[in-house]
Amino acid sequence: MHSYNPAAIEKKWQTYWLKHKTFKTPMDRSKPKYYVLDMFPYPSGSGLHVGHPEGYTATDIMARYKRMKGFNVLHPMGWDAFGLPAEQYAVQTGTHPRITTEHNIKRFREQLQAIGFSYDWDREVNTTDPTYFKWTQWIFLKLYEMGLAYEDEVAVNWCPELGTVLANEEVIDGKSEVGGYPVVRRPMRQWVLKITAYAERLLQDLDDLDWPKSLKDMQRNWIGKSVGAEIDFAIQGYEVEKIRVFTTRPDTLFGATYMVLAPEHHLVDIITSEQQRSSVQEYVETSAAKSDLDRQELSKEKTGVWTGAFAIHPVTKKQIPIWIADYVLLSYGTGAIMAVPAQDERDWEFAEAFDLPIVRTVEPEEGFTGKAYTGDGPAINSDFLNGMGVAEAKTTMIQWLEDHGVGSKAINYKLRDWLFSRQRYWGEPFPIIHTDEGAVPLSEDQLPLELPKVDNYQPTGDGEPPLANATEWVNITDPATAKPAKRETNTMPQWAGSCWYYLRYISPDWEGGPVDPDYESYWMPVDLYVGGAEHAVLHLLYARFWHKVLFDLGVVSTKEPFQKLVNQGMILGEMEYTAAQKNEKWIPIDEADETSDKIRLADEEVEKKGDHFVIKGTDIRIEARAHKMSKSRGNVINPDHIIEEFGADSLRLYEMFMGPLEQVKPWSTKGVDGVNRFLHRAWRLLVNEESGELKSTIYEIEPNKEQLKVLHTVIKKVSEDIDAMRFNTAISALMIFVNEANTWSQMPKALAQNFVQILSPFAPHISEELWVKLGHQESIAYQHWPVFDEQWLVDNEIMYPIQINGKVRAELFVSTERAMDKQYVLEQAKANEKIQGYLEGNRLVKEIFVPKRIVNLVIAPR
RNA sequence: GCCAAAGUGGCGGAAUUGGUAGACGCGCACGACUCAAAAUCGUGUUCCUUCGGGAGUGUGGGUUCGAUUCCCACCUUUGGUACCA
Repeated sequence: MHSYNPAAIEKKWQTYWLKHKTFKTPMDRSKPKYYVLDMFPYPSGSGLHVGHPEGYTATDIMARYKRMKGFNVLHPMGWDAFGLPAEQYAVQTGTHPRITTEHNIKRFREQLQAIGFSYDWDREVNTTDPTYFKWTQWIFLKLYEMGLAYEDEVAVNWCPELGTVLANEEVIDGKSEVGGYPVVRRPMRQWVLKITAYAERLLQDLDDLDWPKSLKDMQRNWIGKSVGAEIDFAIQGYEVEKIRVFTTRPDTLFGATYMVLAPEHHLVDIITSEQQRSSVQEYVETSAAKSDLDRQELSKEKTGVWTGAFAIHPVTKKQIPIWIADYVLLSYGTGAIMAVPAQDERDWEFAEAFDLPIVRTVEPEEGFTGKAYTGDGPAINSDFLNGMGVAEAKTTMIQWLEDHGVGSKAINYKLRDWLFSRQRYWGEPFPIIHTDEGAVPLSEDQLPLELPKVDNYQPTGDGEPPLANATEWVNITDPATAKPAKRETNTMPQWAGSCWYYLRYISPDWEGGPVDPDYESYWMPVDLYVGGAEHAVLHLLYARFWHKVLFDLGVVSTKEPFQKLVNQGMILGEMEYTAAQKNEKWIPIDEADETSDKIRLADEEVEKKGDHFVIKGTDIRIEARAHKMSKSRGNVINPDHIIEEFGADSLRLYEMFMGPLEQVKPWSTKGVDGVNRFLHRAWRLLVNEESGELKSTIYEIEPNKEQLKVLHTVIKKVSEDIDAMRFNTAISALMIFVNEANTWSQMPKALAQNFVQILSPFAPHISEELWVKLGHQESIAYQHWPVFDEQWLVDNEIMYPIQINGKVRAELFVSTERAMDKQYVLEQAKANEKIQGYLEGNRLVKEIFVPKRIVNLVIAPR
């Protein structure tokens, strides 16, 4: 028997591709280019999960398709290999992270090759390779030279459990994103990158990118631009000091009834009166001790203390009290606000709590019953602004402030500078030494600066990084001054290496810089970048920032790195039915709590009643949903097992057939079975299972009209669907073709070849094998993509659905020549026997004729 | 709370410049082949029905000859974000 046997053919073709370097990226630049990129993985110890191959299959189909369409394709893969898990493993076992990492990379590479991805493996990059991170360090030096990297003593997110500092983005609800450990604020000396200097460009340049709207919105929100004014308030009894506030509502200045400083604001100490000093101090201390989590939990009630000081209103010259409160953040704006309770909900709450005056300066809409009014309306109680709408009042007030030298238009961003150091071992060392004179960068020729060997990978308890233990490495002599100096012991965060890896693929061996400018100008930008939505703000914002810096340096030629971006949706585990029991009795799932037992039911134990699933034969509601795959839930699907049972082509096909790429969707191993059956049918369509040869019904004959129509329909559909990345419907079209072709008694060989060609991006192994059986010696990878011909799609008859009052009641077949003849078609429609029945006894009110689409007859009772 | 996306058979999903709702696949049922099973092939499969039809794309309205598609309100789910002045 020679039935379809993926185990036999897949290994064979994977070996063939590697041996012949089938997918080596062409070095000629005569053809149009297509750079298709995957987000490279962190090679974890648990290996690939089924989520990885989803995006990777999509890009592989694009890569294979574009090659056949005559493009030079750059389709590389690499490893984002610095990171915490390998280091934690090192802490536990003493195994050097490099060994763990290499081992994991080997496993990942084998797994990816077993799925038949067409990567150019000669371009593999590894962020932990000194020849790679030499250039990560080089870029850091450039950032330093440009004044975009600086050291600062900042209150950071310190995670005692992980022994490291985290970026704001790595803290979720006051806990670490990795592990969910508590995070506290703590001042520390840190490297910071001035991403805020690029805020405006990072915001503006989003407009021209072909990215999902939701993702652009996320980045816009993250950057958080707001336009308003900065206003200076004089302080009663002080000549020099002023309180500068930022506000988006300068039009409400007349409603400012008090001021609030952040507890950490530098003026607090200066202006606090003697009577208030002890209570202010107490408040400052308690809020400093609070972690972010505490602040959020206590956020419902506003707290604060009066400083005893007064500010002078810049227009009215009235005295208004100055408070401190932790609802004002030092890190945003100027760390001080003018409080306008009537037009700001937070200020209203605070004013209510402490009995401070409230003055409305915007007339609320009629019927407004709320407290603070943030909508538009005419200004009131506002002197020269009275009667103006919000927008006009804003510009008028800004003009007044500028004229009087007490304020000006201002823009603020939520985006903060990027905390760039980590107290870890397994990361890029900073090319920096600390001397008496301060931080001094290494010169380029001293790169790469490699990690020293250490005996202990654990951070010291007080937050000194593990590298501090490597005293021989740390203590050096400054070559410039011959004085003793110390190396920087922090390392860079994992994001560093992934900020520019897409450039290294272009010229992985180039020694003159991060990327060979000659090839950079050919390959950039990335034409298609596919990865998970979890990187929407972190990686993608950081990489864009670095790219813009490199653009300013002339290292790259495009202002944005990734022209088109697609997020693949997560793959969930299999659908699960869960019922609840309390004291051994079934209860509806929505009444279940911690004390009830959750019991998983099999498919045949449940049924759907109305909108809900219930236990079969009862009305007891259960939960029906798919969950995120996780080890603890035990619903993780291992791609190795799927390949073993069904083959890589089936895995690829199923991952694409499940649904739209961007969507979250549940896994179903039964579904893999379905696409596997399709591949068996496709095989049997062409191969005689007795002999293993091409079927005798396939030979060089002229295709008939019907066959050409079926063929060109599928070519058109598959081509258009790949272009639009609608892989699920493309596969459906291939299935329809096979179902059709199976009814033919004989098949023209040319037609069989075209089918195998358009199947090949999806299921490359079986396609290579069938290609050989069709008599070819070369790989199918560079065959020309078939061109569809519109002429074969034209029917000689057109079917018109005939509707009566919008409901289809009959079908009418009209020859193509007469199909546009409105009068004729309507006549035929009305003559239809079935339609006659409807017309009888009724009045024909209206006749709708849409060419080549539909006929609708509107009738009414006589 | 705010921003965004999405709600279609038992399940995954298809169809949107408004024109036959449910393609394709899973599951299920029946039939063929088989001693039998698996595999394979074939037929059917939105629901209700008095077999004439009727209802139907989260809910309620609206626009239209015609709405899954457009508009308004609401509900639910998912993702993001949260004292950002």
